[in-house]
Amino acid sequence: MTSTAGDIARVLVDVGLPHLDRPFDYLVPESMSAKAMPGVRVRVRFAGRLVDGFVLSRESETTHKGRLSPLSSVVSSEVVLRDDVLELCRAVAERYSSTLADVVRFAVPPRHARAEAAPDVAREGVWETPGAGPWTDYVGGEALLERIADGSSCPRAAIGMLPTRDPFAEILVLAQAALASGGDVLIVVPDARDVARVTAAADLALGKGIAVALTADLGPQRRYRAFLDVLRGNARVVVGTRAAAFAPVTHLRLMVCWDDGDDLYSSPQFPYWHAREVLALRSHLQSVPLVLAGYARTPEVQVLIDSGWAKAVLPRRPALRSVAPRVASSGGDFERERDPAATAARIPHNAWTTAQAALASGPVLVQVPFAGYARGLACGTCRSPMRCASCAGPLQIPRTEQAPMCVWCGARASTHACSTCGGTAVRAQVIGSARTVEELGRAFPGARVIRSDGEHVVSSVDSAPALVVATTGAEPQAEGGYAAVLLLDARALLERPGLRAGEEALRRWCNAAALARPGAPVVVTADQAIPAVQALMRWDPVWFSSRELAEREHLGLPPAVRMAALTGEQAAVAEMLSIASLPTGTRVLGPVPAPRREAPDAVRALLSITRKEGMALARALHDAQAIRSAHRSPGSVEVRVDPMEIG
DNA sequence: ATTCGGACGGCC
DNA sequence: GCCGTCCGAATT
Repeated sequence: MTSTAGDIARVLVDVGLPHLDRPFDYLVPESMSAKAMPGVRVRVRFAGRLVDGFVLSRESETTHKGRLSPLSSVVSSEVVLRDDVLELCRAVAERYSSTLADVVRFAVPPRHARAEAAPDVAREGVWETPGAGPWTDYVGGEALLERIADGSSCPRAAIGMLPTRDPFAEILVLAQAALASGGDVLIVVPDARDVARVTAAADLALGKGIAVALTADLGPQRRYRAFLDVLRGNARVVVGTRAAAFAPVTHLRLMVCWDDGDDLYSSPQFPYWHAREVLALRSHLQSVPLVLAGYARTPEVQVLIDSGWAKAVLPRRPALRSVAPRVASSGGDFERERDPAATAARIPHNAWTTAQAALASGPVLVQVPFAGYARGLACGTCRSPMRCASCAGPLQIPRTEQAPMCVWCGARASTHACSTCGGTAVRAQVIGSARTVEELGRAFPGARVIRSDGEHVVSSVDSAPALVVATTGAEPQAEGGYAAVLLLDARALLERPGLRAGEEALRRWCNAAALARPGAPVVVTADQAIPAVQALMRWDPVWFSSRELAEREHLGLPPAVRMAALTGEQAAVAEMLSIASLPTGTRVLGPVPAPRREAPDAVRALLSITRKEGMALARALHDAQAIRSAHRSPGSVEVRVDPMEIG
């Protein structure tokens, strides 16, 4: 029996109440003393009922004046909450105005006893420091590889990947450098399909079975088993979806986030953390190299570059010129009348001829936006989204009103002139792509048509000619690359309401166009005067993200500022705002009636402040929640830091 | 005198 | 959140 472990355990109790966001002390019965070590899961009595918790530390004294209860039981002696992960969870909780317990739930999956009993399978290998290989084609690529290999510095890079090549094979060269230096690697990707792609690529590049997949959709037993493999150091390369950002990788020496603009990185449950932000915090706290890689660049990554926190790694011009797809736009004018077949498909003439020619040599990817309807308002003349004159928020016509009203600040826009063309007409933004998809078959008689969407996602197709119709994000890989890519209804993607429409459109187009063969034709059905279209045509996502961030700075919008949304009953939100000691400089928009889907009587206020003061704002809101919760104030207010869509 | 309920404080 | 306790009001 180690006498250094005191007979008191400081326990993180699994209660999500803001005013109980602190550890509680329990007596450790002699019989549990050996097992109740820091990081293990325990059960304790709290407020009269049994709840889960984690031992944070062992103490010999308590500051609590009352009587201590004993631990009820130690669930398992497995140390599932490691110190470094705990530290990360604390930082995430603080960043998102959450309690520690609410974050730890994501970091430690539910226990599965049988998985715990299964024997360990260690994944071992010996790796040599790789040659620079593909990284000679990137400015800063070789330097990044060297810094990862040397194992003592902490590079942070935002990589604009070369299209039409194999991005995961290239990233795995970086992984190999980390492995060779004795470190372990964490790769986070948007979905399970990407996890499968990366683990398959890792089998080839690093050895079969080296990579361990860590995703929620494995089911409880296999998920917990994979978690234990990571925890026990049996995994040198961990590949997972968003929650893997918390994975307790043993000797973590490299973290990679692929395509951070994908909204799957945003947790749908409170506190709505984003995997990129979790990884960035982790890199910062624990000095672990971080690579943010993709084709497009988000404004959030642009902030990291501009602040000097991360360094840009971009294709050398000759390399880019030799592989980039040739992008043509088919602008505002649809040349339908010229061609009956194209008319039937409602696709522009040049898209049709491009596809027709390419079908002779291989598969053609046809990307269509998700079918559905968007409810924003657009200019009736030039179709650009309408924005509020005072705060740049999106406009809508509420059910009870006649005139358009700002969704953010509530200002009424009775006389509105479009900021782009000066037009005064208003139209609803409507997206409807299903019909286009149906009619494609008629435009290309005899062609093999493969669909990949929602329920039926096809992961890859062979190199034989076929029309591959895919919704954005569901594009299959094509063996040898696509002979051509059509980006249909591109305008519809751009006209979606909300801040991120342009950025999101460019990201989706780049991801589809990157699947083409080197130099293959790509046709985008949108006007080339539109910045996102220009960025695609020149394959210059950096120009676009800089421009986008500059605009957000100008308008005072995220990620140039930190924002938090408060949603709830009118009285509750009002109380919140009156209790909270908001840091000076906080800008308050609203409260105004909350967007649909919230409760009908709910209101929303948007708070913004400089990024530097973001933590202070989050803390102030957490404290205000604690006061409301302790006072048992009526109603509830949801605090959401970095709201995804504020429109 | 006895029972019920709702408000409130504490939760180790 | 939930439990327990304490108080006042309603019930016998």
